[in-house]
Amino acid sequence: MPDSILVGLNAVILAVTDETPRVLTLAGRDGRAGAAEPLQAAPGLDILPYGPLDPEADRTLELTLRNWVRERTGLELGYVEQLYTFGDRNRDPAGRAGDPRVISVAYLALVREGTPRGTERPRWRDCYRYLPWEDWREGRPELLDAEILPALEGWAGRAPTPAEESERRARIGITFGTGDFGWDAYRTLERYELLFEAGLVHESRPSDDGGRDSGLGHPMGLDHRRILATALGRVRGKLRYRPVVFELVPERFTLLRLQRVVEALVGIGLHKQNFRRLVERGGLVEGTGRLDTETGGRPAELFRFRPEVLLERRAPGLGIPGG
Amino acid sequence: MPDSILVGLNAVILAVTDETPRVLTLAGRDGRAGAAEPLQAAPGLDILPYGPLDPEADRTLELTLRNWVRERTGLELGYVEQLYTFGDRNRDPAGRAGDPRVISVAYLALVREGTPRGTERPRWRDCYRYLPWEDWREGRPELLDAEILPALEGWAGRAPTPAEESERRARIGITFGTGDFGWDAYRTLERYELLFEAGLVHESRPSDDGGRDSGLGHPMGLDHRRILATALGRVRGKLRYRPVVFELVPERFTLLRLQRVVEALVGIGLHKQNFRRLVERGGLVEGTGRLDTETGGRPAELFRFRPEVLLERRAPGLGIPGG
DNA sequence: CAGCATATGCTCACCTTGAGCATAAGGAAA
DNA sequence: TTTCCTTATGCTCAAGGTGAGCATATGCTG
Repeated sequence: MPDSILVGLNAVILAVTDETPRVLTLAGRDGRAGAAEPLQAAPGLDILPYGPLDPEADRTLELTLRNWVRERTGLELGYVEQLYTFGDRNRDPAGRAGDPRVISVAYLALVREGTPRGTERPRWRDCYRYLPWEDWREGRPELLDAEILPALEGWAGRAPTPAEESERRARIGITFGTGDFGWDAYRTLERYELLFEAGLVHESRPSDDGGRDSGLGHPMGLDHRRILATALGRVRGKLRYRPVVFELVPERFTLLRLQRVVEALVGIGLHKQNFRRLVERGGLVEGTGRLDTETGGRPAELFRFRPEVLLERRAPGLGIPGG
Repeated sequence: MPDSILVGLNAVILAVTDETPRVLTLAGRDGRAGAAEPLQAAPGLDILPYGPLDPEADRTLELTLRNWVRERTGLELGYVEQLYTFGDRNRDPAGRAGDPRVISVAYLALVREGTPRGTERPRWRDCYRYLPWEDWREGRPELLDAEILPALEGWAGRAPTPAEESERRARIGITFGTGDFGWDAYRTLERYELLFEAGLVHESRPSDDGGRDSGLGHPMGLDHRRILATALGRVRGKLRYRPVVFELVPERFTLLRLQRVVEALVGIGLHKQNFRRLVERGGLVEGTGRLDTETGGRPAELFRFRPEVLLERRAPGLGIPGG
């Protein structure tokens, strides 16, 4: 029965404003919404933009995505890359046996933040609203020691066998950085999946009947929080070896602003002088001679991206700690 | 018309024997083959294993893949990761207007080579049969200066505008390493796509009526050579930061053998002593005390993979040149 | 003018990487 | 037995990258 498979596209659209990484969400609907939303999100939960694939329409998947994002939100996407295809059964925690199989090809998109329009209440949300343990800019989040690690420790202790118990502890150590090595910003998905398995997020607690505050972080509909975690990990990794930050800042920017954008996404603070050295000596930017006097201190020079770097260097990214 | 979309899985199954990277191919069929092979490969062209997605069957896409690969080839897959989802129209160079839209979720799998069975003539093929310009182990392939670069230069010269002409030249420089920086082993896909655009591979020459030797390298059916190029690039990248080589070698191996496997995949020769230093000091392997006397020279110690490294180091891969 | 805030320049220790020299230990040839 | 060839293995060194911090510059505010 090939017709019981639905194919659609998901977009994780990221922007950074006010030193906060933001993702574009829609308000989940309350009733079945037909082909445009085949999986049913629990009422009131945020979801990622989703669109069906019209086999007759656009030539490529990416064009399809750009088109319906433009139509439904008014946003013109800049950088777009395919993220992952989610096609397992049980993607909807609230789903039932007869539900159709839904294959979602998820894309990551980076934009300069603008005001979205549309009837589905699109809005920019702080990414860390959904994944609060990922933000280490102010140091280790309290949530970790206060809630996450104790709860995970309990989960490890409930393992059926001693072997599995120590395996769980090892996984906790790697993904949450409690072992010899520290926090690895790129293991976003592994962390979410661990919390999911341990039943610490709303999506993996079927007993939760919609209470928004149960579980860690703010939930999303369907498996969209998993998709978001995948996307965040991907950008974090991508920043290292491709100059994608520049998709997120205006044409002219100060180096500190650029740094703040990177920090917002990676979730850790960076050494200012070294960041400057990296980005300047790496030929990623060039000064414009103009100054920004809004800094509050000594005026900062405004820089712009130097696209020629793409022709000169092999992997022109920002060597961010942990790589 | 959702039922005019077909969803299937493709597997790029890689192994290394005799210092040659190999991919498992099937012989393309001559007639329409129904759901099991919705896209029609040109007769006689090799194709990658393809299986439909049964929405009722396995819980996850990856399990589906493992199962039908086992059933159809007798191979038990080890390491598996999702590669990319190919869903554009015109995936079949020989396709026609009314063809259904086929979405293929492609997976990369690594195995220790075994003998495949099955009715579809599965066989291991040298990856460089299809992408001969990717093998730099014996130095720069002659094919490059003899055929590829002159042909690409011609293509650049035929650009409609001077701007596009210089853009083409820049792309050639980056992907084929003719510029200031050298060969970048990871740009496998970019190179294939450039050759495709330039009409230098069989798949992008509709006029070719099946002559096997027209175009560069050996063709594959549908867009499977593009999928293979994607896979090769992915393994090459993955080797850098994950210990996936060990999926391809027997439990005990000499360091030279390990190096040869890496070299086969990455397509370049490595400095022996440095490779040893990397792999030993990185804690990736441990000596077993046993010796291999088949070396032809001084016997080499047999090593084994040290899985604990996964708990100790952050990104335990092999820092291969170009990263 | 003092004090504050941010920008920007520079140094230094440490580590990694690329490359090569030198020695070890087998087998085969003389 | 000795020599030579082959591969294994150990070690060194220069060059460049990275993490961290000190010092100075330059605006604004009181």
